[in-house]
Amino acid sequence: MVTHWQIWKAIDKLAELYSLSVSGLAKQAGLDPTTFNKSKRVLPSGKERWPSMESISKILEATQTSFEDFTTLVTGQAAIGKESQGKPIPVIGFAQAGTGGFFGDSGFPVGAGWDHVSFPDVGDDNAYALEVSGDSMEPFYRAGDIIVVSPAAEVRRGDRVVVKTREGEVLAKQLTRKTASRIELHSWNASHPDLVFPLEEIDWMARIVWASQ
Amino acid sequence: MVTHWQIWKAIDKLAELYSLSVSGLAKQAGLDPTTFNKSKRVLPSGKERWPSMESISKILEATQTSFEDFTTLVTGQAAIGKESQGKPIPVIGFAQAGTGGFFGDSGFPVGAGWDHVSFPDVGDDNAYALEVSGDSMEPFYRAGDIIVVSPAAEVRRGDRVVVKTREGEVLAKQLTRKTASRIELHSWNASHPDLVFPLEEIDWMARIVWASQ
DNA sequence: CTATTAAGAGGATTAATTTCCTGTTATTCT
DNA sequence: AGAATAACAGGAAATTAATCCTCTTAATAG
Repeated sequence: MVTHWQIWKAIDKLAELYSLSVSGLAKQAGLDPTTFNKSKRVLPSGKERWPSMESISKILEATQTSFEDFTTLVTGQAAIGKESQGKPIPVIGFAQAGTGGFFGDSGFPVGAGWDHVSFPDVGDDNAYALEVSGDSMEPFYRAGDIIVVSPAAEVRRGDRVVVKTREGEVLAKQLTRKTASRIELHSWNASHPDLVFPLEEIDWMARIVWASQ
Repeated sequence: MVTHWQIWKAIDKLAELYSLSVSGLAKQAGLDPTTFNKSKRVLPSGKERWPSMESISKILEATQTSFEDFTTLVTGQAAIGKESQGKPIPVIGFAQAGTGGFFGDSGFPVGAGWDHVSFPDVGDDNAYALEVSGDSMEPFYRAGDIIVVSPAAEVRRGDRVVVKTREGEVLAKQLTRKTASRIELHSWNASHPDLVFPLEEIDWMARIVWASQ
């Protein structure tokens, strides 16, 4: 929760941190100097006036302040959650991914054989990358493309997903439908048919979150 | 720093956390159900619309979410948006990119108006990101997707590119052919025709190197 | 001390966000 | 399968935030 005064006090504190008045801060942010006037924070009617997120964005940009640091000013305490660092995530080729020993039962990367590439945190410690080979995923993904997969991301219809079958195949397709008993996958490539699998034939399915082009 | 789409994604995430749609979240917060419609996040003019801090306050109140937790949703999004490895790169909406003043003569981002997000080094100090709106780039890119563009990357046939015309239009297409006098671009969407431009009608063309999914 | 500039009060105007509204599509319930 | 309800697109109207403006007070420079 956040109150009207907490936001305005945070703006005041931000100005102070940079040795500015609030009209100076507004000017530096490209806003009118009177935008943050104290006299405009509560209207004659008693209604509290709240700045827009755009104005907040502009003052953070002008002072090179992160949103977490602004939160510290708002709440007066350190923002929770450490700043995630970009970290190495495992990468392997699609051609290898289907063979044994690279994925645990729930679709997380295990074992040796994985290379690592650096990628910013996608909010999932188990994220990994796959390198595309062959033409079965054209025109979306072509040989040499890297896709980043997040097992933790929620999967919905229309999403592009990686699916591992019980037979050991690893596929990238678009999920067109998921019912209680089966999934339907659209192949982007007319040379390859659309697929339907009963859920019991699927080991796991995970959403693709980034792709190189 | 905080970007337009980070705020909107955080609102989407908050709804998801409470098993709500964004119209359900708005209603629960005492706002109009259409307040957070995706169709209202970018205006027809290309202007990005930002919610007020009052609306943010109301949704946090309605879900008993702290401002720190909201900050985690804002910053703990997909890799883009984290201050991590790699450097901040400029990001702007496609809808705005075509209007004046955002690109220099050679296709490098210039001027005010750009937000910044962090992305691993793509080997190009002038790399930037564009946020997709509308449906003209489907099925490859959908509204809300982020694409990362590298002016320094070599462009070859078959690559996905961003092109700026002399008329001021910014397009993402696939380069099918480049001759000494013209380029041919394939539209992935049958509702939009393939295009041919004489080179003199093109300000610049740059390769897309990453895309969120 | 005086002149100049910055800050800020507060009203009017403009621009932006939210609400209201109609309609279509999707989802849920029976 | 059909009915009811929710979600959401998107335009118009209402409300709210920012800008423009005039003026007074405070701070700074000379």
